[in-house]
Amino acid sequence: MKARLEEQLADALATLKTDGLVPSDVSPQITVTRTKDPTHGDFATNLAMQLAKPAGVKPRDMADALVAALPASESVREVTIAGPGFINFFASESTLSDVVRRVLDEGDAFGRSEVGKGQRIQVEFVSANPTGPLHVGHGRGAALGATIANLLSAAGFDVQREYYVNDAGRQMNILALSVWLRYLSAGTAADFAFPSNGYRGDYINDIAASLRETEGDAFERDPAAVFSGVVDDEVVAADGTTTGDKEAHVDALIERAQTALGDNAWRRVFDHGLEAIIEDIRVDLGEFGVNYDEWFSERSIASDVEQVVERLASAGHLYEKDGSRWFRSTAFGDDKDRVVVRDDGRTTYFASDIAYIDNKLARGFEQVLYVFGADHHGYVTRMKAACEALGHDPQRLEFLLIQFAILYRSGERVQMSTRSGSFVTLRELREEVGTDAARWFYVMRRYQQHLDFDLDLAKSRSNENPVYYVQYAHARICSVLRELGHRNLAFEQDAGLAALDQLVEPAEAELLTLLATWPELLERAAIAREPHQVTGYLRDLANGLHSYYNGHKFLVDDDALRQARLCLLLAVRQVLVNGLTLIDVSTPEVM
RNA sequence: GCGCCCGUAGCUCAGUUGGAUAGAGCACCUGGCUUCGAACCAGGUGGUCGGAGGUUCGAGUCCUUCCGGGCGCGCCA
Repeated sequence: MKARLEEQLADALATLKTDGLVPSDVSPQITVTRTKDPTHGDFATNLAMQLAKPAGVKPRDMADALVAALPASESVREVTIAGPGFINFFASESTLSDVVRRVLDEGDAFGRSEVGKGQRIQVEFVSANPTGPLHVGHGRGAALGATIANLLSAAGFDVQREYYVNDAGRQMNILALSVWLRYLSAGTAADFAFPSNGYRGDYINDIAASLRETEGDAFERDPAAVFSGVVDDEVVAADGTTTGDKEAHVDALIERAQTALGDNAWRRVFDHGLEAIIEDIRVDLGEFGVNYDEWFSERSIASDVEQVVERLASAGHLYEKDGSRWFRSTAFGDDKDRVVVRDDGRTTYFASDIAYIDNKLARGFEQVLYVFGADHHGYVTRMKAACEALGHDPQRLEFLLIQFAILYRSGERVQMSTRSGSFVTLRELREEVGTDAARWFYVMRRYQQHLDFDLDLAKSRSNENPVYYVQYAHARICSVLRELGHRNLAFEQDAGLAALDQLVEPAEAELLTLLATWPELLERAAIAREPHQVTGYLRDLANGLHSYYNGHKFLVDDDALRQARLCLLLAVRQVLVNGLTLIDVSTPEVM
């Protein structure tokens, strides 16, 4: 409809040009938008206002001329000129109600489109270090990433969902050490101080226990030998002074552990810890409705890092300073250059990132989305710089910086401290408020906006909770259909579709317009990567339904009217389902 | 100091490439269930869109600047 109006306006404009009313070199953007106010019709354009100045004519006169040049159309009931020079289009009733037929025909596919043209796009999200369970901060990235992937898929993109597993590096060594030390203490009740920089959560004990189950006491070593002579751990005295070095302490212990166990055994401890945590994360996310096509291992591209570094070197983007090799990212707008190879020859984390970028693009993704926490925004420039230096178009990388979620309970901010061990895990959140509410709340705000997550509100089974409000609309429709059966009445879709012209109430017109808007909204939300537009829309649609419900009977005596209204209800229910499915919120028939 | 994000009703937030009278939820006030589910609906109170300039037919939206808040500015991961 919109596109048709735009074509007709383009024709009208061409006519005015040949008539000499509009200079031929003027070619404004012709846009037709939906109106907010029903008194302005269904669609509007500002074309006359754009043309008025170059043509030297008053906007309203220009509008008159445009309207006169428009062809008659069956789908348009009336065209008016309003305000400073808007042209308003009123859709004919049959055009409005026709959407019901489309919704029922297309079903689950209603709203899906092909604007993505099958373009291959990767969405990488969460990618939390596998050193412990996910916490509530990861939850927002998970919900947003999953929903954005769903939106893109619905908009016709070929989407791949990926989790980047940081299974290399010092943090993983600390994890392996932590597991092994718990394993030791569990086996021998050996008395030694657990390093202050180790991972202390209960889950480490569980992993250690399962390690003992599968490996027996094969990894037992004498703790005294491991600890003897290592740098002292950090100790904070009562007066606040500190002694020792927790970083050096834990690094020394890692070396001792590797020596004591030997490479093979160390590797098995390491992998046991890694796999246990990855599995935990996988299950956790799965229960949250978040699934991946690929769990991509950082280790798997370790051997590519050197090659990528050499490529940068031969392209002239590297230089040596202080024994290290630097990437000249300032040449691409970064505010400082970045080290890629340390003076001891080891590559940096950033070097791995570059190899990963190259790997992604080599896999054929035309567009690559990184869903990052807002604290990562500093990486954006250097990542794009590296992308460009490798000879790729940096526009193919896209970074969504997700602002933090702050939990509130009883009006008080919930403190999340990893150190104190009192942080809230995603699993605990799901158990407390339920998956539906968690998914909804995480995506209901723009991702650029901090999220105040009110635990009490998310939990409440009351009118204050927006999740229930929308689900209730769905359940209500189901309830009407059940009642239909109780009264021994039948639903006849063809009869209803034939009687759609009976839907003339304002509440019905509003619902019809909302239904017709869904495909446009879905497309916009996908292109903008903004799931919150969907929750906002669903709220409006539910509101339209509730309002309709309170004002009108559906199971009326008039057969044609009853069938028509039931068709409308089914169409509304279908779109509620389509929308809620995108954000992975359930659609209960009874509540 | 530099960079990114944010600032809209008492609170939490929408506001579609710049459009018509700035919207919604919560809170507060009023009204609506003998008839398909009141987890609902209808109406009302409430705004210098952080401040000041600028761009234009038109600015919450774009530009400049200032103020306020969050985050980041490692050869860490």
